[in-house]
Amino acid sequence: MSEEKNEPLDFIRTIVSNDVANGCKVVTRFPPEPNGYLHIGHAKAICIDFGVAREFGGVCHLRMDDTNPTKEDVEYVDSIQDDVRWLGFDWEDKFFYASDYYEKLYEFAMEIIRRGKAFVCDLSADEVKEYRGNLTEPGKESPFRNRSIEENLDLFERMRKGEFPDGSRTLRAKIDMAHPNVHMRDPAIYRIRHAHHHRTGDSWCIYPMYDFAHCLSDSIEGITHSLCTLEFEIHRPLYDWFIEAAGATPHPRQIEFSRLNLTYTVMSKRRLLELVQGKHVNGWDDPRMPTICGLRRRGYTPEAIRKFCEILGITKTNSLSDIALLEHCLREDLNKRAPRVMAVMDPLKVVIENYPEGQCEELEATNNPEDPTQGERLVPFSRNIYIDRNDFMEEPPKKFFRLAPGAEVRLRYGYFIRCTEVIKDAAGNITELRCTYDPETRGGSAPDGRKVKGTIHWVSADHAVEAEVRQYDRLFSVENPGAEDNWLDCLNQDSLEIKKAYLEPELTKAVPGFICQFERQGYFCADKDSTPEKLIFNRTVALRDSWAKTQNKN
RNA sequence: AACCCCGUGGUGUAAUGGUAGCACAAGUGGUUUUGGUCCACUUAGUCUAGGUUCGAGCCCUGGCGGGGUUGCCA
Repeated sequence: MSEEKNEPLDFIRTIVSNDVANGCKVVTRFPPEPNGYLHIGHAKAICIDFGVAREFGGVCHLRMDDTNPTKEDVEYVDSIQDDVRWLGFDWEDKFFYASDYYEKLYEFAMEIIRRGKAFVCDLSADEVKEYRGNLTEPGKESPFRNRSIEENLDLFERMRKGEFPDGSRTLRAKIDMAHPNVHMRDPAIYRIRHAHHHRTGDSWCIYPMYDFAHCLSDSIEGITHSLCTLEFEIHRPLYDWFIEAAGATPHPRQIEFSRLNLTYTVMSKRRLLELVQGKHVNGWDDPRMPTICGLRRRGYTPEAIRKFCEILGITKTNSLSDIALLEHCLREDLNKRAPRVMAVMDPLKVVIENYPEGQCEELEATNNPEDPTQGERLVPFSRNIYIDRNDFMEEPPKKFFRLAPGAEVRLRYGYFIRCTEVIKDAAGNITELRCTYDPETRGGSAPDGRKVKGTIHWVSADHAVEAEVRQYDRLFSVENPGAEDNWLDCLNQDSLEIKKAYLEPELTKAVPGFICQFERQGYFCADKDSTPEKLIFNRTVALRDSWAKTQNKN
């Protein structure tokens, strides 16, 4: 039952809700073809398929739509299950393959032939294409269209036995060669493929087409609502035709919604594959990829992705969603849960001249100001520290609240320091800062009540651990690369910047997948290849930066 | 070109014949030991022309615009 009474329902939930009110028990399904990795567009579909089922007290099946042995592979079957599970959904024992139904589908085909609604056609693929006509002109009927039922039955059985070579014959539906919907012009039901199937091996040499196998698989599983994306809308009349022609029950209802498109990325399997094969990214789980495994490696959480899909809503409108919304959902989630630590990416050495040489103290730092239950930790402080280079300006503009000659700032959870001297090399580059600290300001507040406007992060140079940090930016430099002819030319050449960083020693303990906030910078996730000896962090998403914004305006 | 689908602020959506609302983005201010978070405020919308109606974003007709479809892929 839909729990939020006053929340408006999307059009699909409205339909399902009415059906439930009429006594319908909801069964949906997520039916990927195991020929590639899932991406965030699939996540939307998964959230809809599993979400609708759960909300209305039903179940959602996970079914591998494996009807084309030449394109599919077990490699993908596992990754698909991992990704759906990681997203937080459970199919219980309802895990199926379309190939489970090959025998039943064959029987359905025989039934359609017996009803005189299908025939074996000897036309070649090219001939079929010629006979089909085009969008404005009707097609013409195959010369084999009027074979007797007996002959069709015989031929189809012999197709199954392997008596004919690939492509020599097909089983076709007998519908209407003049139909304005070209999918209704006697579409193929079975084709001959002497190919090894990843599950059925060599037991079949004929394989059912999607339109036929999909609707009947839905019926076999008792699917009530077959939810899919808009490009299948025009297939629906054929979907309904097959169910009727085969005499299959129940008759699932197909409802279509628009796919997810995201700014600054591409979503089609073909393009994603091209990015991987062309080495424009480092594999399917490259953190810049919109694949589920890529997002996971980057540090995205299932909660953030689900929230995003929820906010998106469901419509039939073609749309291009702003990736900023996804990032908003991510930050909102991570802000609540990610512990804070300090890390310096572009180090500038600071020597605190009045701090005793060799002394070290442990300063108490809050792990997450948004969540007191995360407690505190101790951060070592010493005479030599690193700060971020862009937290210092020799000639600061107005409203620059960070460190500058003569200026005072607070070191986060540390002391107030004041810059007394700027040291440069022969080329004029700043190599080091000399500062003094106020011993009275330990922890970050002054007993005399004086305020500082700026607080900057730091690490003790004597205690810091090194790490490789991979800073990711959007993969493409244009909003809708998929719309460009030369979409690969739109790749953002600076989508990955690798840096050496200095971190609090605490981070040595970070295990792969650990997500934290580097204060004032962003959320970072320990990469799967990270080890205590060689720490690697991926930048999941940067913090919002209103200072950068005001600067860009000038 | 034929058929099908879709047009609401910049973006994603709500309003199911009765006050066009929400979120993101953008902007302004406040709070702040993260220039983060949080809070307040501002900007900005029904593709178009008719029709039905007391009343139309919603219903009808035409136009315009966008998408999908012409695999023995899914």
